[in-house]
Amino acid sequence: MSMGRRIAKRSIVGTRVSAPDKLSGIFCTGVIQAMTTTESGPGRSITKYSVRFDSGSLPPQEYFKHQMVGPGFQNVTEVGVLKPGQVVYWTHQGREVVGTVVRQVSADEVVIRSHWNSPSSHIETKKSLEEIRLIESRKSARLADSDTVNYAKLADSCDRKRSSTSWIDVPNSSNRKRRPVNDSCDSEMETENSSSAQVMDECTAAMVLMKLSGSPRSPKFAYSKSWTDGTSSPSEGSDASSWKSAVRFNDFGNTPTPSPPLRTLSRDDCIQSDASDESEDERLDNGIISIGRKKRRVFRCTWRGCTALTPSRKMIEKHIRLVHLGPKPLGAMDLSDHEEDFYYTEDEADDNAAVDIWSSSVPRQFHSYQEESRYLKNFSKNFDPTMSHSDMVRPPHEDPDYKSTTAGAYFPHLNERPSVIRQGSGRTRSVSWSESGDTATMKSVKSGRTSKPSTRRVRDGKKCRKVYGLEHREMWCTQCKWKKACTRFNVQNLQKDVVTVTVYADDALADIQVLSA
DNA sequence: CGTGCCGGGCA
DNA sequence: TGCCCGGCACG
Ligand SMILES: [Zn+2]
Repeated sequence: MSMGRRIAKRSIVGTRVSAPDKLSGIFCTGVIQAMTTTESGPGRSITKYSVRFDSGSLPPQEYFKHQMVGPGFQNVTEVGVLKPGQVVYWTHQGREVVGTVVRQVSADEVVIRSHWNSPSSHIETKKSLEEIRLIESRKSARLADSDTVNYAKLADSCDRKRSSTSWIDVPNSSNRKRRPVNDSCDSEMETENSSSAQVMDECTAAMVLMKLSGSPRSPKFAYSKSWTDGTSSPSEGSDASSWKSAVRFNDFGNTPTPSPPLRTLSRDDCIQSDASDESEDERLDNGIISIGRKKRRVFRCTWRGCTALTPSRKMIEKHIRLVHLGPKPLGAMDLSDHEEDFYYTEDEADDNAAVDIWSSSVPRQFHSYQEESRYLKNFSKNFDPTMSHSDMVRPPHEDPDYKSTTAGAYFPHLNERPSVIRQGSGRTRSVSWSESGDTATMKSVKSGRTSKPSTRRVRDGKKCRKVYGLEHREMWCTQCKWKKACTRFNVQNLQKDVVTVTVYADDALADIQVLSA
């Protein structure tokens, strides 16, 4: 928890790569644990890399660099062939998604089925190899965080230290570094690497399936043509068995894109009782999705920057509750403030129009710290612009960031990562900083036969730089200042640190005014 | 072209 | 370890 997300400067040894299992041909992730070079003639030598797979069931094997996929090695396109069952990653809505290859349809396209988090959700999409990664990106691992941590594995994969030779071969060419850069030794306990653990299982599982059957074709997923344009999405609604997953899942579900849970609303078109919502939720929870062409109601979250769009009222409320507002006190369980009602609107749209609808009504909300500052300034001249609640609340995320900052006045008491600060009702208005959904980024992948040409999107995930602006560099988190991965506005924080503060309340004024820049 | 941030490099 | 920055992938 005490942070320390290290930025290791490593050599080739320790690099995360994905190499094909000799038998199945399925790429599995692992770490380069050694490399050996042997003379192969006059002045020529060949280097082989020993890869230790994440999956314990696979013995380490040696590969040439052109056989592996990873930073400095091949990229997926170069490999060109992905076997069915191959676990792949790609970015959707700014987040990394995991899936498996169903089949390859052309030289550079494969049909993949996203896993999201429930194996039962079968959403198939066609993706070009260019968008696919075989290694979870470190960045995404953080973004797509999951809770369980496999310490054993972490420990296991963290030992680099052995390097047979001294010459560090700066790998291959064309391959950009950025991509799947993954640091197996991110040791930093805590959530960091969990997903890879889970992935390892999927990987081996996939191989087992391959070996046994031959083709992992699941006959029971609803294949939707309207979704083959690459915009896949998770199935919404989660039945929060645990809070964590609920939040996370929900977050995933936030999509400005015609979110997947689009099914035929036979009766919902006319009925709008909670009862129908009920069943909707259930169907969706089961991952059963069918797509239709009709008019349908959608509920859009109007929370600042959030792009969530759900097919049912219940879901949107759940979303708002979980993602933005935070849990309500147990006592007030059912009969509550219905505060959620303030943060969503109801619309009607047909499947394809979903996007447009969404984009056409992005709530009048602030998209940056500065923006809001400005707004508040006008709103009430009495407020010191930089003292808007936003200023106050947002920064204190993260860790010891604010210690030395000139802005020491920023709610120092909030420095210990305010989780969820709920406050009573009264005539106050809540504002919070959950960035959750707005990392939305939609990309109309080629082959867009279904997608509408012009679709506006909501800027990608804002980080300190964007949020505070260059002029307020002092407020950035240290990592941002150093041009490193932002630690303040990463999903973990965003999800967990939903800070809520009261503003506009008379009594709050006092508090706010005390602090001046 | 702005952003986010990896990899390097330098105290 | 901080701290800075070139440079690049993406949007
Ligand atoms: Zn930051």
